[in-house]
Amino acid sequence: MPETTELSPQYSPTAIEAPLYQEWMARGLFKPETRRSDDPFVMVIPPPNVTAQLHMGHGLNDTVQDVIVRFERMRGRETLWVPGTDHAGIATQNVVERLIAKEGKNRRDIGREAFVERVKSFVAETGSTILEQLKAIGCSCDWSRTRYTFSPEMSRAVREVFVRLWDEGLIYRGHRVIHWCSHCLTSLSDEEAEHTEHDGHLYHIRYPLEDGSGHVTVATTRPETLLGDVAVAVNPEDEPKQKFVGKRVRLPFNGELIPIIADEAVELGFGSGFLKITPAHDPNDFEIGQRHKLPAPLILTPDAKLADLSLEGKAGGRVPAELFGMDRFEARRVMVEQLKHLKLLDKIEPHRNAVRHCYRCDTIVEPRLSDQWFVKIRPLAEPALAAYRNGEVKFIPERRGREYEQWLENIRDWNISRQLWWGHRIPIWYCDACKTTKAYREDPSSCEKCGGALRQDEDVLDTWFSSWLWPFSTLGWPDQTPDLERFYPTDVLVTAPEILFLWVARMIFSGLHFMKQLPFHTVYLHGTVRDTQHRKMSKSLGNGIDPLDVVQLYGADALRFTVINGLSVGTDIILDNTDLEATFASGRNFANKLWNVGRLVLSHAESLSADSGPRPAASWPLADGSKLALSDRWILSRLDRCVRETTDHLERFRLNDSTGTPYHFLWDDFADWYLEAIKPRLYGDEPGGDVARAVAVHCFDTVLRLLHPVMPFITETLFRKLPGNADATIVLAPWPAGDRNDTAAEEDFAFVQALVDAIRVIRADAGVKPGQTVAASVAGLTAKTRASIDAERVTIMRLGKLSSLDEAAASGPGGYGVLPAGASVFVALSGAIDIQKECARLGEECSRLEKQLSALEAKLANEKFLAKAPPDVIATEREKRASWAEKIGTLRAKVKALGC
RNA sequence: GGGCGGUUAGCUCAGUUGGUUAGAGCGCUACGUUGACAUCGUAGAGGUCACAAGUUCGAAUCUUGUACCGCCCACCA
Repeated sequence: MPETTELSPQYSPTAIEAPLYQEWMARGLFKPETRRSDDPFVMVIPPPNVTAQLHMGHGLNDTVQDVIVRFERMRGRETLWVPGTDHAGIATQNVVERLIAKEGKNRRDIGREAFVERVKSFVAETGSTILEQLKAIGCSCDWSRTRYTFSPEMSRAVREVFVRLWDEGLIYRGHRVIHWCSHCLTSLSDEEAEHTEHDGHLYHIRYPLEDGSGHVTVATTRPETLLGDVAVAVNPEDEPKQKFVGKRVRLPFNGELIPIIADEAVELGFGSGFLKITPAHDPNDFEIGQRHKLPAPLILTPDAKLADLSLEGKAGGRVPAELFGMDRFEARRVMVEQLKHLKLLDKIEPHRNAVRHCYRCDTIVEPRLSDQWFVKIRPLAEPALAAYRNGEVKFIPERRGREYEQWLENIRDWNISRQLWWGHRIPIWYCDACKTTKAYREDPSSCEKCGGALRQDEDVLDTWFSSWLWPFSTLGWPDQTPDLERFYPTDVLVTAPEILFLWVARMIFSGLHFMKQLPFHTVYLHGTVRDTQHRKMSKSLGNGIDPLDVVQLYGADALRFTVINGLSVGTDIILDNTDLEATFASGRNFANKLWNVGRLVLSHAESLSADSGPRPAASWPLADGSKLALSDRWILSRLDRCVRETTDHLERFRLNDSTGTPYHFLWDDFADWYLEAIKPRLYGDEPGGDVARAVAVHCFDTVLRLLHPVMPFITETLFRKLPGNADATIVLAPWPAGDRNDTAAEEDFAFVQALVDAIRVIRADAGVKPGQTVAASVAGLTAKTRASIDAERVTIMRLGKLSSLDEAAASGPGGYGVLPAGASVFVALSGAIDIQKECARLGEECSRLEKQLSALEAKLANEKFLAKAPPDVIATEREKRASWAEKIGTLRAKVKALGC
């Protein structure tokens, strides 16, 4: 056998994948410059955190993108998939802080500058790990355009955006209660503080009245904050309580005297009707406090310990010595005990409420009064909302669009300042001399107004304040680069639904605002990877699957196929981390099947080119129909149907169907039927081998292309073994077209299949040994069905393991099968047949059909059905009735003949 | 509290505008060393399509209700 067609008998993915990837890169196949077109297809990767290690979430996300981009590349479009990483402010800072904690230090010991340097060197060491891992699963990114959200270029874009928003009056300093993470020691945006429901308690606490006339009872979930209370409020509509308004109560523990006020924010009918007001530690209370011009004492340190602080410069003495420095939850426990002793605790009710958690460390977020930078969001959100409502941006699945819409309708200003050291420093400088505050594109040396010394804001920007610019900052903005010109806007954004608001929506804001164009027209949001208990795969649960393990064991193609094949639109993907063998069996088995089909086809492909010169163009033997056997016409028609459907599925992002369609074609139609049908021709037992080889090669070549997006490595390997393809690459091979629709051939071959199936069933039921041949007769043929049998006589004989096949009425002992179009088949089984069993089998089938038929006849006798159902439905039902009746007739005749 | 999904074979899921004998993969059973493949082949078992009512000639598919599961949003302490 010539060397070019030689494939190792054993499919071993690890041997082929890595070298192929290197070669693809060396040839620059993933660079848009490799093939220019007028309609580039562009995607930007959701940048993984720079400290990340590849997990199944990436495995899924990046495979989906690769499938899409490879599909578009094969369709002839110039493609660009921009890779990169995110500096991930909080997450990365936490990682490095943990590292230096092992050295017994914290970041303040080291100092800001040194700490930032430390993080930078950490990132320099490990930052490319994840990108290298993406190569192992075959991602066809243009690595020459790799970006990083904290590179100097990105920093310039961030500065530009900040200054522009500042100049437009869309950035302001806000004094309000924000979400504070006492572990990460920073404020968070609304989106970074996630709600979780908790079973908590509602504590009813007595506040004694100043005049000694009794007490009022407040209801709270957070007793420890009472030290920061500045009032008790009742609803003005709450008549019985109006007599308390204007009086004062004395706070337990610190004896502060606070007024009772009336405010309509107090919900009627909730709790005790008395609301304690803690302006510095509750956003509602802050607003009530503002309305009543109350102070706002802070009574918690940044790391959530009781202490006396105040932004108002007042207060002090609110936290008694015995509680000072105590953690908030410990304080709650202690204070509740104390209140019990003091007989100031009326009752504790169970109470379920939602508490916000830090999305990075899961610590319960503390509402905290502070000064932060905000982006005025409505002016940005309105156009983004309009774009959705106009249908300019589409979400898959659609319901995610409704979530997007709902979020935009209720959106609030975006807190963009973080009290971290790792991130883009806020480009605001203060002049203490002339009291100006200004945003600068370039670091200023002195105040441009008075020449005085400047002081830069200490905070850094939210990580998402750089990633929201990703679709254009990666292309060179704010410069008008050729890339920006050519590749913006991008086409499809593929990501997980978790970051719809954090990232996707904001990219739409920034794209519309700074580029005046949507950053992409389609947002594809795939599900989450979960284990068999439907828990999200995570490091902490230890239920993850390392994609690289899977690549090592079964290959990237098997991984990719399994994941994509299991990915229905809008559903999560469930994988069993305890049984990788079973989990990835579908992908591995299919790759193996493909490989072996390849071995068969390719071993004959070489003689094709030897016999017929260069491999025939797609027009042959397709144009010369006269030489095609029925099976050839059938498989070519099936193939083109498969091409059309696969294309359609990919266009509609029905990714599981896009793999399922060629899977079934390759396995069920091509391998199980066609290859078996042509073996006699392939091996020279029958004439027409050249045509069979040509058709087989054409089908195989085509299905390889259809599978290339999902299984890039194996398809490339097999593709190059096709005659004349030694130097070709499937990466840039044209996507096939499928115009043929030979319904006559499909119908005729289906009859052949039904005949073979019937014979096989009879054999299996009678327990005929696989090696033993039997004689079969068919009856009730029409000219058409007779022609079909004649056309594929050899196939039927082979697959039915027949010694003879003639047209005759049934006689003697044997098995009986009913075929479409009034035909029937009889297999003579002298002696071998168990009459009892055969009678039972036929009787069963007969009664099943009779039951169906009587239901159908009732339907056809129904006047209303005849009057209202569409004519084509009625016609179909009548055809069914005729064919079933015919089947029953032949079955009955057989039953009678057998003397059952 | 507001909004939105889901419930189909042991498991994971298809089922596109209501008309099929309700499908696939994995798993399971029986048989099989047939000129590529035992990571395979052939045959097969397995489902009252969550439950109830309704619309319709006809419902897994549409409507309403119930139960359970899940997602998004949320300043009733």
